[in-house]
Amino acid sequence: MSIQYSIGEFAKKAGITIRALRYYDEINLLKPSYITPTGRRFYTEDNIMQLQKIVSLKFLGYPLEKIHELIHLQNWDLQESLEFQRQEMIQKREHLNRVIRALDHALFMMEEQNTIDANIFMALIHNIHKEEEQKEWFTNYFPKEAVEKIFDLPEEKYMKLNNEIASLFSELKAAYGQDSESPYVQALLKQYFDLALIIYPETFELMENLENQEIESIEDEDMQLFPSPFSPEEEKWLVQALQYYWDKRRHSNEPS
Amino acid sequence: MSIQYSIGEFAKKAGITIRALRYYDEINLLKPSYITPTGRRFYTEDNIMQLQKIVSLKFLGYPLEKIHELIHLQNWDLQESLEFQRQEMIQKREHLNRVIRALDHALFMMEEQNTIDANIFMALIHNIHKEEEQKEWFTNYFPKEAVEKIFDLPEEKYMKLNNEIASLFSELKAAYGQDSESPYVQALLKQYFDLALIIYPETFELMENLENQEIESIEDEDMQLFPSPFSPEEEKWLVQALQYYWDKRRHSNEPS
DNA sequence: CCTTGCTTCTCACGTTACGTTAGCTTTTAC
DNA sequence: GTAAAAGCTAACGTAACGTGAGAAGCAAGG
Repeated sequence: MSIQYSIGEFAKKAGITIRALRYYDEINLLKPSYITPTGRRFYTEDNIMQLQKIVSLKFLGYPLEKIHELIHLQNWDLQESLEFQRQEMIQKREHLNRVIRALDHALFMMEEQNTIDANIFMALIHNIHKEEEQKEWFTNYFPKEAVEKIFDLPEEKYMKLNNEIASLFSELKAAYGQDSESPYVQALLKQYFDLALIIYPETFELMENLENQEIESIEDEDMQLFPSPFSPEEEKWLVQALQYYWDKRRHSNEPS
Repeated sequence: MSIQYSIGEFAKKAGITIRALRYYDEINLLKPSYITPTGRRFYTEDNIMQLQKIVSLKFLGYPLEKIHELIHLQNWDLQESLEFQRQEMIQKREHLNRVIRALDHALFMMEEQNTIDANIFMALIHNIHKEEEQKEWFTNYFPKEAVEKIFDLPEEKYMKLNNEIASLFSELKAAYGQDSESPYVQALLKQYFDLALIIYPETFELMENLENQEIESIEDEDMQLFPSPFSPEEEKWLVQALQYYWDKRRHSNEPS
């Protein structure tokens, strides 16, 4: 009595491909109501309702196998299932949020400085990628409030800061090979610390504190957490420059 | 000179699986610096930098093939690529937002009424799923401002409304078989229109307007857009009840 | 030198939800 | 009756690895 649809008609009506329907048939998710002796599939109104469920549950992010269970096994705890699914989807969304934020940062940087060093770019992305772990790692060495202060900057400031640091790093990389004690290099370092001071005024105290722990903590297993945008040689050179900057500062501060 | 890592060490250091490294080798994305005559892979610091890039770009959502291009082909238009990627990710996020919203609605409904009719549940999900198309479809028959008014309700109200309608539908389904002109059924219909009136006071004018077009528009091809939570028989019964409600209303309104 | 145990190697199939031919048969339209 | 349209099965392709299976390399101890 009820209307029969060929697979093509049914597919069009349902807004789904023929292949998908055949696949659902194959995995016993949605069997056509009637099959001719020659193997043609015919669908009825009932099938529309069934497909409706399938499509809806698919929209909610369930895999087909789960959908099969949900439809065929009754007395499933729908509420629990939905809550679980919600959590999953929210996690995914949070991941996407971080990805988009990383992209925003990168694009912001590209607008400000139209040239960009690949290594610095990657380090920037990595920082956002591993932000959570980084935050935790930081709290091993810095007081919690300091960490909060840095990471909870308003987004725009954070981006600008990142950008300025990236810019400085670029200049430092370009200056590699120069005398590490040259005024230019030292001025760059000063700029770096000036930035740090704006964000966290007690930077120097922290640094000195850190220096005492450094020797033992450097052996930490996965020290890969902090990918430096500098090559090993550049880093060596940087350490020299830093050392000099450090000594000079101490001199001028305590000229006793 | 530089340190060599076996694949196991390297994997641990990089926070990636051995299988992934072998796969990257296979697709020429990341070749180990050195391979022993017996086939063992050894990685160096250089490889760490390369892997860094790969992982970062993967985080940004690029497929490995694209990453291969981005790394090996130089002079890629990074900015354009990033902007494109950003759009993609934002789209994905918007999809997730709709999914989560649908889940929220469903969960809200489950809390309010602890029992739930599967068909109504599916119809609800479907509505959110196809919200965009539905909105467009609506504007074919209703004035734009009316549509806006309904769809741009504050989220909470929208949810409550959906919930009340679902609840009413449940009761109507349960009443199927009763005389369609019974006071109870008619009262349910009245409740339904009362809800509509709150949202859009000119509901009745719209309906009458619609009735004139109905006959020609009902032949629209994919009328599956609006999945009814009612079975064909139930719908037939509903139409009867509606007709009666309609007539009665007209009588009492124009008792001339 | 042999054994034990750990690491690594190369296939090769499994995963998800279909898309996409290829080659053939059935149905529909004229 | 014939041609075009629609349907069929079978089978491979996709993305990024996970997961064995079975063999081989490698360091240490006896």
